[in-house]
Amino acid sequence: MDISKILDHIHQLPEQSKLALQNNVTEMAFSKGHILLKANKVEPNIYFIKKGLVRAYVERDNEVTFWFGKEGETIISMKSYVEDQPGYETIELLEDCELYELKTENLRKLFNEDVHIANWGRKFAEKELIKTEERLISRQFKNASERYLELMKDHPELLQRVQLGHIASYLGITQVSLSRIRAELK
Amino acid sequence: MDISKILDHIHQLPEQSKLALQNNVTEMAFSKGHILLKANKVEPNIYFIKKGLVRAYVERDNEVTFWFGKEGETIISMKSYVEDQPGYETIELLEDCELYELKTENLRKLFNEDVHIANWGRKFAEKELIKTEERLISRQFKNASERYLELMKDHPELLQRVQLGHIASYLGITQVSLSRIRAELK
DNA sequence: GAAAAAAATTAACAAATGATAAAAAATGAA
DNA sequence: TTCATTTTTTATCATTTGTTAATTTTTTTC
Repeated sequence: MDISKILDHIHQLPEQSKLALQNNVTEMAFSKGHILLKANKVEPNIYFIKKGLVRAYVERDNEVTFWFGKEGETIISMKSYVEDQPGYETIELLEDCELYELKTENLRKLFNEDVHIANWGRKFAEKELIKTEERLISRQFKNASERYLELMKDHPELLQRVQLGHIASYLGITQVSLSRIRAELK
Repeated sequence: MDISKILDHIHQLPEQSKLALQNNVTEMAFSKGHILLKANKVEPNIYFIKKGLVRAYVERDNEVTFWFGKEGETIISMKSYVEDQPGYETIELLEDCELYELKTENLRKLFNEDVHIANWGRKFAEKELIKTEERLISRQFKNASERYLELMKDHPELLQRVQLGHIASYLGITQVSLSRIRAELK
């Protein structure tokens, strides 16, 4: 998905504002396995995914995956982006990726100069917020197998592209539990 | 907490922009038990809490509380605010409250006219997003008693002001489980 | 302050999920 | 293809959390 479409998909922008954003974007490619973003560092960029798949995980005793990002989605360490604080997530590429890089610093300048871009940034945060809120509520209401079925329904392609260990931790269960759930559904 | 302080606390605003917001705000009072906002309706307003305490819950077989709001916080049906869609939450007053009401429609006008207000709205969503993300991650990492201890540490006053049934459902466990956890901690 | 109602705790058992280990299946490299 | 490695499944047992019901404590109302 190319940058113009990605930007518009977040929130429709006037041509001039969109160009201002596009002019600050650099295209780059990384291969599967690359660690794009390290936990406990302030990350000075955000990325839009042109092609590929990534995951965000937090490291404790084990790795806990809490987000998958694919074509059209935005890779962002919220703590860095919002508070200039080190984030808790590491971003790993699960497939070869083509990305668009945008310096947070430049984006902030644009936020202050252009009301359309400010509202675009607002819409971005609001939409992410709704997604996160829905996941939290799904967590509160649904047991593990219901959450698995929900994921199968909403993002079936993830099950093809991601290994089950990552899916399990995304769902908040162990891989063994996920295997059991899958066996029961057969 | 008065409206000027609430607005600045979300994100510092130039005096003129702050006044523009304040001019659109109406103060009102409701008593404990009042249902401010009904699930499955598009809610045309947002509210800032001057004084009091509320909870947001979703109704299934049982009521599941997923948010508490107190002085200085914002009551908002994200689905209504962002997408003009009916929200899933009902808001109930747990104490007598004094609120500031702001019509979403007027706020949207201000977002398009004033870049400071647009960025204020952006910051609001971003901060809410970080809070929600942190709760989701806490859910993924911590078991019930760890989440209870975390709540005791971060919001001890809630345990004084809210009955344990609501706390339990906020933590994603039954009231009986919460009692058991509290007994074990003694 | 007594009675009634609501909230919180306790107990006993059921169900779901976790932990560990071993086996089977799938994937990748030579 | 074959061998080695990684991933997934299966099995067993432990732990956590849920469910139901009874009891105790606290709060509210008269």
